[in-house]
Amino acid sequence: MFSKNLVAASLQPVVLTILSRKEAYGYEIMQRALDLSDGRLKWTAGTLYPLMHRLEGRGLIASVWRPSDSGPRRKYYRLTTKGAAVLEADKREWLDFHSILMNLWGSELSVA
Amino acid sequence: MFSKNLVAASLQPVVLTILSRKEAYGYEIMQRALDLSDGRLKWTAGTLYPLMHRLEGRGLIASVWRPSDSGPRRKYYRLTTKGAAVLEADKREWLDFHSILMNLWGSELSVA
DNA sequence: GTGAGCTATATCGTACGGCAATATAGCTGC
DNA sequence: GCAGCTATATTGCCGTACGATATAGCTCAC
Repeated sequence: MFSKNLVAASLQPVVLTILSRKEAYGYEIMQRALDLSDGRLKWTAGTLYPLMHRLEGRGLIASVWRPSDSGPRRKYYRLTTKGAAVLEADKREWLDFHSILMNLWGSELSVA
Repeated sequence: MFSKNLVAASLQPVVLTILSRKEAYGYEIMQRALDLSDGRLKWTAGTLYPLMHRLEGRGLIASVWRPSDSGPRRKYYRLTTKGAAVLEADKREWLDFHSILMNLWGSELSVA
């Protein structure tokens, strides 16, 4: 599992990226993250749902309720135009930061 | 400037990396981070000093007071054996996480 | 000699966010 | 009926970045 801080830094970009592919509901997003990361991005409901509410409050995503034919109803989220722009900014920020770290660690990277 | 979450995720590895080169005092570490990042890692005293205390409390760094011939005395920090091990783990964690993100973003990376 | 400005460390208060725990509810299979 | 999965929501605790504030030594200008 990843450290709390790293999780915090990556939650928003990962969720926005998943939604940039196609709309999805909360529980589905958790499973997708789990799949896409070989089981290492294991979020809980107490992490995900408040995050979705914050993202919606900031206008980065929008939601609609839809019934399910095999269980409780689902709240589907889609990426807004603003959300897509923020995702691009997040990517750039991550890559910028990563290049600083790579520059710092340089050839010392003995990590196999 | 980088987001609060990204700063939180990177503070410990960056400080430990700086100290892995040679011992340094708090104020110096702030300046080194600023230099090493082309001015983008701009930490404040309210961020750095509590962090140094936490790292020392966890046994990752150790400190000694030394007088300065040109100003107030300085508290010099050095990396402990435990700190060096944690730094290696942090690096691995960062690289692991980065590879997940790169896999997620794949060829979509239009970020110039 | 005093006051501005840099060096150097420390702490308090606020705001935010991850996450465990808890609650609710629909569906399936035993 | 009850265990277990699906699906969403909220509360409470803890950790932490960071602005604000305090303290103090040094240097240089006036």
